[in-house]
Amino acid sequence: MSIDNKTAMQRIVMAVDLDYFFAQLEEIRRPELKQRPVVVCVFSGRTETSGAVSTANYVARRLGVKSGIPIVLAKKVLAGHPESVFLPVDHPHYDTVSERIMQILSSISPQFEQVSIDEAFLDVSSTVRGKFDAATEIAQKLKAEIIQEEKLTCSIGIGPNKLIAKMAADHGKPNGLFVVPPENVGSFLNDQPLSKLIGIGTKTEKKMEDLGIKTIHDLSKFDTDVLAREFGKNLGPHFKRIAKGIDDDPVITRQVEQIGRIITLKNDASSFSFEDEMIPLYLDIADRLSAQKLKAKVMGIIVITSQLKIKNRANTLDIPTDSVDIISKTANCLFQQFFKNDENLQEGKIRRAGVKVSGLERYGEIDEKERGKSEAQIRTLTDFLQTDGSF
DNA sequence: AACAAGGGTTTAG
DNA sequence: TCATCTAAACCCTTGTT
Repeated sequence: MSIDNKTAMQRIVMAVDLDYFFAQLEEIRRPELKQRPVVVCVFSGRTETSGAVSTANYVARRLGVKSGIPIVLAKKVLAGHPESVFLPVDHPHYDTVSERIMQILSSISPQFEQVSIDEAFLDVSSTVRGKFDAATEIAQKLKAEIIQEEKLTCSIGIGPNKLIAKMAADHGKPNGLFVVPPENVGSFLNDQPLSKLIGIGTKTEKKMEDLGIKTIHDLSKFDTDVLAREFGKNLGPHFKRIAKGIDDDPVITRQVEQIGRIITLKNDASSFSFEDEMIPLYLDIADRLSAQKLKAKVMGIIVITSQLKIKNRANTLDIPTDSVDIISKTANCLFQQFFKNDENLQEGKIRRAGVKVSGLERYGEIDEKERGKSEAQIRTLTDFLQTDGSF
């Protein structure tokens, strides 16, 4: 009997999540806010209070303020707390600090994946040679370093894959460090409600409940075919796998696939009367494309009705572009078409509008699809020359 | 049958 | 008038090759 010395090392993934990031940054700017409810808001500019809550500190959260609720509602909830502060988002500042922290994180392991402005995964398997204790030590040092450098607390989860690491980080929030070694995955999952599984939101949870799936354990035992029928051939089986704690998704630096901007219009529109309001969006998208050395092949518009129904219209260009001129002409054309022939207008007016580009290509790099197309074109030409082309 | 494009849904932070 | 903004993954339908 030979010992298999090629046995894969135990994968160890770390999820790092900065606690109530925007609100914590505001607390650092003004430490006297720490004891008071802090609500960071996206004001739409329509009225004094229209808009939504981006993030709130835990003082405000304990009183019932949650991400995404209307600002007006948050004000009602905090009516009895005149010491509350409502601040507008300051993205440039948040971006700057985020960048510095991501720098620290990416120095821990080359296998680094930034998921959002305040979240990242690290695969430390080889760094710690599969030892969870060593990974835990790294996490402790990391937390200390982030406090040292930026005065910020974060929550770290450690697990055998991204899913478990992320759920562990959530579990320890705020200022947590929670470790789930492989042998504890089962009990860790079974102790939690279905809604804590990453990727299962309110709609999916409700649908599962209707199917009689009430716990993560129920889901892990449920008929795969029924899941595939109800949630799709990929998503259904995926849900079952994550309920068992199985997740092979690698920690990889992802590349940007779409760039978009959307705004709330000054007034609801029933015709394309907001061309001027779109100009800054076009400029911004063009800027962001060229800053990342990207060109886009697909140009799209997004329209949100006064009933908050989302509509998309898009078309594909012959040649990828980063030109403001082409972006604005194409988008304006799509808006015109939308208002011209869409009976959707009967559903109501337009509240918000935006632009989105995708089908992104880096300069000098031939996209796989394009390469395929060129080859097909060459073959066609060759065939032509060999048959009809010869005489 | 395989693939592209367009449009919708859900999730997450 | 309660209701932001960005981005990804997936699903479905329709039309081409």
